[in-house]
Amino acid sequence: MLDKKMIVNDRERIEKLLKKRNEKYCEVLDRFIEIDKVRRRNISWYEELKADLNKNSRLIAEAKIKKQNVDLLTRSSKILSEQIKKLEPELKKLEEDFNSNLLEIPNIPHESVPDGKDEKDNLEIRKFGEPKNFNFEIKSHWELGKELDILDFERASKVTGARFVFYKNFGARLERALINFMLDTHYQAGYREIFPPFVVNESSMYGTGQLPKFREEAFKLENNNYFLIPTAEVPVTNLYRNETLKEENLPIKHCAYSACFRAEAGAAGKDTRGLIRLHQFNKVELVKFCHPDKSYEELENLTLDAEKILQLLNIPYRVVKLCAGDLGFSSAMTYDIEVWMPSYNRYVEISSCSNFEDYQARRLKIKFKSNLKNKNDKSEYIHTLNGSGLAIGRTLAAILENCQNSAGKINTPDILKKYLDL
RNA sequence: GGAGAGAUGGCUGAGUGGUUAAAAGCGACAGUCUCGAAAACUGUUAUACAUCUAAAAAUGUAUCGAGGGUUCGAAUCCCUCUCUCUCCGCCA
Repeated sequence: MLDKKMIVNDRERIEKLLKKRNEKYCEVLDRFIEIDKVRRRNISWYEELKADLNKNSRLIAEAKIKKQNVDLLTRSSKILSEQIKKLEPELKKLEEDFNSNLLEIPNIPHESVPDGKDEKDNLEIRKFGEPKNFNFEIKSHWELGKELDILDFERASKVTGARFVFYKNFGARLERALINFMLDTHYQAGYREIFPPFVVNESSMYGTGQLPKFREEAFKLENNNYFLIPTAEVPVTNLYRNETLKEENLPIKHCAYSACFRAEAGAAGKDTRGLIRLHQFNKVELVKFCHPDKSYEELENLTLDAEKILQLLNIPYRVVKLCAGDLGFSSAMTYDIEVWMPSYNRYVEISSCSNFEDYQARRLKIKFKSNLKNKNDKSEYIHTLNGSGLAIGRTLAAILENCQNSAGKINTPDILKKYLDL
């Protein structure tokens, strides 16, 4: 959520930057300004009436003490009160429109974000390793998974449905090894580990922006207002919702493993095979809360921390900077880490590292100040960042494919051996 | 799942229909004193929105867990919901 005052006062700049994302946001912006005008006018009327009513009530109180007659005052108050009640639903509706409109305005891209429409315009920043030349016919990870009896999609669709998987034997152990390896690595880099609930309430989903826009992508529990989390970002970022943090504790860095659940009904037909697009997958997430002056520096570090995993596994990848058109709704700047996937013969997204600046924080009401007990000290919104560090399933797929040998077996990366040796 | 108790400012905690944004205490901040500190004393001490401003100030409105209702007027009365605590049951 953007600062409403900034939108009104600095409209031209905002419009120009939003246009970089998509022309359609001009309309959204126009509508917002229009609603805001009407809204303010109504607030003024309402508050004037309220002020009169409050004054009358005070007069009645005084008159009663003096034992004077209050009929006249009561009558005029009654009229005021009726007028106010008439105005209330109108104002409420306006306020709702205003807020939902505000939520439809995406974050403004950072000035360094390249122009562009979609992923084709993303900017390659750096590369690690080179795609390996195999001197034999390579297999996809789902073929390897079946042959080695470590991934079972058929039975998963019997037991649950399409786009679920059973990891078995070495596959299950490798998945678990990767989770531990990533958490350990990030812990050493100073991330404090969180094991969050995998189920959150509606407010949390609004807080990080999954609602209201992306309702159809979430799994909702039937017997109450809880949702399965689509990413650990949701519970971990909401950890500090409605809180003011101490400046000296910044940056707060968390890493968290969670299972992630995504309905993504619209994505049917895309990446239908293998581990790339499932309704349930595992992920280790990195989340940072930091001082506004430091957030871009922290974004660089966060991306490097995520990259380190692939470096240690020695799997080729590249980092791209998303162009304005491909940028996520709440993000001001995003680096995607894309891992080399031999069966696709291209790079596949495995992590998305974003700086949301104060866009999430404003919605979540997360602020900071230097001294929590000093009331003269003004609080400010913090900046939030997050990135996958990494998606486990896709990492496992990348290992299977990049580390396969001519015998159809897997040469497990050395760094994982201590997690797999009994 | 059953029974009960509760939710008030940074914290503790008063307040059961009327000048109550809310007593008191603690804390924090500023000042006096001091070479400095402590103590003591004095003062200050929420947020959001709107109006008006270049800005501040000022004024108004809202906020006592959330949402509705009664009333001229609600922290206070009524209803619904959420959460916390205690006891019991059930579990991992």
